[in-house]
Amino acid sequence: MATTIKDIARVAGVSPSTVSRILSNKQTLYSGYATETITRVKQIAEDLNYRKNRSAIELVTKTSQVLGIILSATPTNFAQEIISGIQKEASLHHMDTIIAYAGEDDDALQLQALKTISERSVKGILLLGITLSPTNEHFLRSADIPYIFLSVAQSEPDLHFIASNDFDIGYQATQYLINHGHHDIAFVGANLESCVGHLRLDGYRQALKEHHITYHDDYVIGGNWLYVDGVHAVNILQTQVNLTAILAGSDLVAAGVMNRARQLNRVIPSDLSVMGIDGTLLCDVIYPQLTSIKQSFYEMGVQGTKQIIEKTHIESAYTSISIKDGASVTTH
Amino acid sequence: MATTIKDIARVAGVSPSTVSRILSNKQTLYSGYATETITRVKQIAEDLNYRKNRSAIELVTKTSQVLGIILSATPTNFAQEIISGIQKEASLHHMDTIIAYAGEDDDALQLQALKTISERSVKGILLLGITLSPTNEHFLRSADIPYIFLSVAQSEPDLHFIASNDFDIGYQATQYLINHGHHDIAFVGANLESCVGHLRLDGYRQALKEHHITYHDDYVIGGNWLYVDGVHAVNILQTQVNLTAILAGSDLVAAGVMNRARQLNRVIPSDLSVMGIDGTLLCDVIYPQLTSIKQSFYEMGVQGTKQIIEKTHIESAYTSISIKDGASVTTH
DNA sequence: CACTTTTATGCAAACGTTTGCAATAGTTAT
DNA sequence: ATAACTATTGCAAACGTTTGCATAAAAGTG
Repeated sequence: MATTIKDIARVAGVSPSTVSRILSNKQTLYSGYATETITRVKQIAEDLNYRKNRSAIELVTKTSQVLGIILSATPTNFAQEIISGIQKEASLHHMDTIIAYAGEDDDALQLQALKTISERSVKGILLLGITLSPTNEHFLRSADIPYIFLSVAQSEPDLHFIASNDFDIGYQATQYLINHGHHDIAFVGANLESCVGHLRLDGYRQALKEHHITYHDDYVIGGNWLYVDGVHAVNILQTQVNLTAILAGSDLVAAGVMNRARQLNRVIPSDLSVMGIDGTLLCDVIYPQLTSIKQSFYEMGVQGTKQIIEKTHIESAYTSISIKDGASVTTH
Repeated sequence: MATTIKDIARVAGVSPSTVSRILSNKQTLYSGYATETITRVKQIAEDLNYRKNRSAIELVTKTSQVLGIILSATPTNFAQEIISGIQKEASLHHMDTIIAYAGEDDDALQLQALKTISERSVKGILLLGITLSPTNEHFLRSADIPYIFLSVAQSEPDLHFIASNDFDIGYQATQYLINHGHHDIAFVGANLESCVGHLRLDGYRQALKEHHITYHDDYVIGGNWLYVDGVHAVNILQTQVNLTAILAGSDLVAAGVMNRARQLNRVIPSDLSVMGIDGTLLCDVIYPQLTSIKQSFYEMGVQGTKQIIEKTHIESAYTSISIKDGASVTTH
């Protein structure tokens, strides 16, 4: 029913190949087509409401202008930033993106997403905030499509990634608090079963160690990066009278900490300093503004996309982190 | 290079059609294939690492399992909720989604996105928070693909949408504030050039009118739904000594209002009541918790997707709104 | 004028599937 | 034993493009 290249050819009185070449601006061996033909064909194409059939094109050319993105089911605010970066870079190269959602830790859903993406002839796959199960890891490798992980570092050396150095994040945040005179610092809300959480905790411990502060088990309370985890942590930490600062696993956790602390009549930052991680927009929106370790999410998207598109050797890299100053930390 | 159905056929010693039918679980006229054949073919497919070629399938079947989503460039927090709804419903029907970003008010980008989507044989198009220019509107219609607008109502009767009733939002929010004893109520941060902003303003005015409160031009300050618009509005409204409540165009605006008001030593809600619109997660995260008009974003996504997939007659609908209670409004 | 070169276009194969229609070989019923 | 099924499989066309090669006409060149 829809107009095809042949329809145009018939109306214009030329061959399909002519139409094809004109419509995709391809010059033939010597020069090109007669300008008259070109304008006529283009005009007819427009009149007939012609739309390219991407499936046909992809079938014959065996390539596509599509990037696959695989996301963990819950698209957090920072995933959004990464996607923005991807989009920006992709559109620069006239590429489309297709997005598939994998569950948080659901192998079957992960595989589903991988299949979905790999069945379309995508130019590459960007995996956001995901760690694959061994089986799925194997599936990804055998698909023979360039891929890169974003935002979470991978341990296998051939699984390249662009992410922040999470050890550094924990280390620098803690260092910052110590430099502001804090000594009793809690670390809360991170998912300690995850690689990311583990690394950040390691960084935290290292910073303490370098300043000869004894690590205190009671000061570490796990969670899952959520608002409620911050609330929960404060509830538990109520009894810790010496505590002067809390390092939250994410900005969201920090918000929970701040609100719960306020309910308990603690003033921030004079009674309690709070520091977040991520440096999302949330920092500016809550009160007092949150001091946080800012990650370069947008940059991760851009860099990852670049690596895929430019087909240079794909390799792992850490993006920079920086301190985003707010008003939630004070000198003690 | 990649394995095709023919490769499998050769190895298995059967015809490509057999492989095709087995791999897509299609039964033939009478019963099916021999179980032995079925298991053998499936095994070989797996061994050979076979991946379907979607382009080929879409070409021959002339349909696809793909939904197109067109987004305004800045994916706000609520767009995320809508997308979640779409994803949920889509995956229920084993459909994929492809996302294209159109600029905020950039006709060329809009067209680009429309082309991108319509060239792939998508089952339908979901347009999020977008109003098309007349030309692009025409392009969309002529593509002959089912479409539906989400989250922003359209005036043309054949452009079906699922959205909140924005007049109602303005009306009910204002009503709520009036019922809480407020009389001098500002309306700030909405984009008054947009249809949505206009409707909400109308609702606001209607509520005032019904309670015989004179509409006050100085109480309305436009913006673009952003945090800074809230800050800006409070700066201007400083001089209005009678003001006891502010209705913000969005939750983000409300956050700006609250923070700026606090800087000016106003206590919320005792000195100033603030109400938001959208009912996003932000409401729970900021302090005090924000009272807001909650929109059913997730539901919009689900409903829109359902309409497209189930191919029933597509029609416009309003989703429900409700009051999300916080602590930012007090009785005056 | 007889060539060579240039310009403008067409032919036909190929991409990897799906699917309507046949076809073959057993099996039953008459 | 013949007809009538039934179960299992294969043939070949079609989907809408792209693209290497061929061709025909026109324009230069000596």
